[in-house]
Amino acid sequence: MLDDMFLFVNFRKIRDRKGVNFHGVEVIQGYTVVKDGINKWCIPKFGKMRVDAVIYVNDTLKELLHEDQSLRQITNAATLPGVVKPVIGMPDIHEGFGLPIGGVMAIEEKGVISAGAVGYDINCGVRLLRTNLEAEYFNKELLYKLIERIEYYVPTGIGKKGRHKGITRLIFDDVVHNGVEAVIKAGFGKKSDLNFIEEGGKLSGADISAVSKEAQGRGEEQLGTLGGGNHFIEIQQVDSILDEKLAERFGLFKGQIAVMIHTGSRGFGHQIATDYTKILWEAAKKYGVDVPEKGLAAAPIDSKEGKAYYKAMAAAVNFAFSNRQIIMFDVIKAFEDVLKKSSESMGFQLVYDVAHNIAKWEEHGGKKLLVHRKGATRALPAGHPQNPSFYKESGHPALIPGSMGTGSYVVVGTEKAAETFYSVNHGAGRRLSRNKAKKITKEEFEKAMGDVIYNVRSFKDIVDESPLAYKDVEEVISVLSERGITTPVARLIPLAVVKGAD
DNA sequence: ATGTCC
Repeated sequence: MLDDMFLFVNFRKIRDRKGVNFHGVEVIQGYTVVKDGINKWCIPKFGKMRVDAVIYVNDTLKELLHEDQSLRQITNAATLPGVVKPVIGMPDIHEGFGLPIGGVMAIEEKGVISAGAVGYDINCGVRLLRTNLEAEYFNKELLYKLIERIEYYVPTGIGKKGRHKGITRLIFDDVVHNGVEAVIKAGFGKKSDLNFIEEGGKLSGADISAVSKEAQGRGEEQLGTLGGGNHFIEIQQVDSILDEKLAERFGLFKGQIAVMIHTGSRGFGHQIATDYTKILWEAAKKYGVDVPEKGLAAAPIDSKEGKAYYKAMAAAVNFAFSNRQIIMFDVIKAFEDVLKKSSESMGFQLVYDVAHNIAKWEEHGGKKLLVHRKGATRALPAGHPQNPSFYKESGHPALIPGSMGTGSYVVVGTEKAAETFYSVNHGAGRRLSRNKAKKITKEEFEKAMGDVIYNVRSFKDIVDESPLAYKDVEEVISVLSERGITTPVARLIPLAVVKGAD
């Protein structure tokens, strides 16, 4: 179908010469973009592009593409060796380093691997916990107590070290090689939690010998810390159930208290990404890979440098899953302290944990592909063999957080998601760059936050995380659901949020 | 995102 686009574009040129406007073709940032059905637009390959690029947007979100360089970035990615069609931009797409945030790039075995196409925060991701607690009993006083206690247990903000650094230093090697199982053995959570984490909490192939001493030093002491920026711990209320059957399977009900944790691999992954962007940039020259911009620095998957990046990336992936596991343990402890109830009696249960910055080997259309997802979440449909056993029949929950003042969603991928390599968006997506967002006033910020409680003392530390700096999450969610790629299951709204500002 | 420029 996408191959037909060439004919279509040529046809359009002919029509244009005759002065006839053709609905469904636009020029954005110098790229000809052709409509390809509901909420899907295609940039047919041209020049050095090996494959088409596609973006999933509605008319409103499409307008935002005029404001950044994300189309240049997905078309650049489409020039890399081994890339499989199409390179994809999700509805929350915005400019990043190399590949845009909201980008999916699948590469065949003889192609290249790119650190910039995974991102600086390797295995940044989201974890959702459910409870049997009813939100109606959570007044402001209680919520303040809870976020205060959560902050007591979970260090937040840039450069913070973990409260458990004594233990984590000792198990660090085990953690990077074996993932969450290692932290569970050390007492953080229960064995069955592994059934509710993407990849069972462990991406195989990790090797600490591929990680610089500098990265190791930063990582050892940072397990169990939240970080800053868009990372958060949120006490949420299930606001609406959008699919009864799936919600029941996921243990979600209207009015329920849930907790969402959004964080990644901290300084550990950041250092690995920094190290390997440099290494892969040099390697690209050595192997003659034509890399269009430094952020897409890439080397053959098979090369020494490519293999080393995968080993180091997997180490950071395992670190981040484990980081969220320890934070979950500490959050539950905070609830136990404040509510004076046991975790069991509050019904705490991990719903799922998804990565949204990762490269993984997967099978698509009978081919083994290295799927780079950067600000994109895997969403396997019902019946897909890669689902964890508990969610085999339903498809696993894909978690999509909104901004700090707005709703978050639980969705499931459908069979139609095969066209995105079973990927969906990862959030609302930035609308304003951090610099532009600094211009938001305190009044505007507070109005946008409404009744949501938050921990931050200094407005200027958090202003760039304002809901106003993000796209409308409802709009973003509707793009893929209207196309039939996702089934929305539940909408959650924030009651109180812990952010990582000092 | 990030010991936000060794």
